[in-house]
Amino acid sequence: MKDAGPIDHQNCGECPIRHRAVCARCETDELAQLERIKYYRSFEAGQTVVWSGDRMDFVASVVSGIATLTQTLEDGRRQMVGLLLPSDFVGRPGREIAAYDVTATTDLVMCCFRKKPFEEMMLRTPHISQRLLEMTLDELDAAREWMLLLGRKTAREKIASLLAIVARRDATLKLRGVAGPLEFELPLTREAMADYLGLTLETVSRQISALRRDSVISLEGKRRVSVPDFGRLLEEAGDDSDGGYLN
Amino acid sequence: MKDAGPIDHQNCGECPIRHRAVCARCETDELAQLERIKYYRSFEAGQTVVWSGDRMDFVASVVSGIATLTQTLEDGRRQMVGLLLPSDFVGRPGREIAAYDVTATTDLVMCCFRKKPFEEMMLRTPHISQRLLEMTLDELDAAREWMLLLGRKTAREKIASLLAIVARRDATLKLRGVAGPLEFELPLTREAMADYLGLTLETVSRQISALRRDSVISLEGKRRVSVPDFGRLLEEAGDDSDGGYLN
DNA sequence: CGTGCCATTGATAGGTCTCAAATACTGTGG
DNA sequence: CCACAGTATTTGAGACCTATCAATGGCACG
Repeated sequence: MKDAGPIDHQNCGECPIRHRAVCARCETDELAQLERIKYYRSFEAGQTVVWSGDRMDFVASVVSGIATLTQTLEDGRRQMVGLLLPSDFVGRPGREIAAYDVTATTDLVMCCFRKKPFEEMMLRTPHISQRLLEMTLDELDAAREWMLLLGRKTAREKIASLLAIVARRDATLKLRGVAGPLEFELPLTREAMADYLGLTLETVSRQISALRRDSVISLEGKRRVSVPDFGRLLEEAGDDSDGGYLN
Repeated sequence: MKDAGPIDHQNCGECPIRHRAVCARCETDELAQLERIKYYRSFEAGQTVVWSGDRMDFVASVVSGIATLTQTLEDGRRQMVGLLLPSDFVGRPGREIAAYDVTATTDLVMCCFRKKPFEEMMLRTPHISQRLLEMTLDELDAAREWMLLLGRKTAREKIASLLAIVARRDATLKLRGVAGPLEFELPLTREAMADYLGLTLETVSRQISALRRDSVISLEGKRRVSVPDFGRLLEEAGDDSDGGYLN
């Protein structure tokens, strides 16, 4: 397990997350300032980015790959509390110590900003704090949606909800509607799904098998899922019929 | 159930939440601007402030009392996703439609700002967006703490956690440490506790009885709780020994 | 062709929910 | 001040869902 280390400097103008990340609203001169305090780091799937309780002297954007935030109880019970996709922000300005474990679940590239300069820049660059506020409010909404799932949904509904979210995001990326059959890759292991959903991995496995038996989904290999009828999946998820248009 | 209606105009300088609310960092002239777009509303315990899906043309600070944010599944299952105490902020700048039900669980006074002018003021008043960002990040941390509770804690641990949080907040308000015996009022019904914790009210009742049997707490009436040994309560909550110093 | 990780499946135990009834409390009107 | 109605809370019995413990299967990689 080695840190893949810093990679070559890259121009913000060509950055794939340029229009969605914390820098989305920045002007050219503001980007130039950011470029002076940024550096890239890469991680391999499975590596830990930071441990909860460790000092963290940067904040960062996910450029590519998937990372997770998890919390752990003394006896080892774990709960994922955030799923970080490209353009999502990691770290809290004003906080020295990481509050969560951050782990790369796939190969991961992050655009890191040295914290001190970033904080100073925030004070004089409303474009950054405005965008960060917007992103944080979105995350809060997502967290609250997740609280409903954790507190009130059955195991079957939890699985269906997770599949619906991944399917929807995948359809968005591919610029296709959610009508008609969908097919996508599940970027999480059964264990990670369990940590996300507040279940055991055995229950996750059983419910996926059940959804397959009932023809709500079908699998090719362990990770590739296809959904013949997205409306059916949403019903199984137990949400309102609109299925969370707020995201 | 009547809306107690607007109350007399009040000076921001004398406001009890002046130093903790969204206006905390505002200068005198900024307060003057806020005063022009604010109005007070009072609600009686049990009243609904807004329904999820309704148009919401204001944002607000809780001045006194307690309100809750809840989400509901089609079949009626409910999950509380936020507990709003004095100084907490309600509503999302940039959003027209309320995403959650907001309910007064005690008599409640809110300081409301007309949304449009508030949004415009945010654009030219960094003190407001900075403070709002900070508050939103705090809420996100609290939501994630709650996700751990909902996903991984037992019923007994959930109850103990809730009691610990209320006890800690009460001790803070009274400017006393958490050493020695604590006594406080529970501002929630069993049903509201159940909605908060992702349990049924019967399970809440049983676990409170169990904690009493085991001398972790004692009750006077239904709502007044005393905790002889706070450390013991924290152990029951299953948290790290520090018990969430981050809040 | 092992080795190790990930996933599936089975049997059983245990925790929480559901349904039901009794009890305590609050506020109201006589 | 008391009786009553309505709400909140407690307690019980049983069912159901998910966790736990255990074994097996499948796939990638050396």
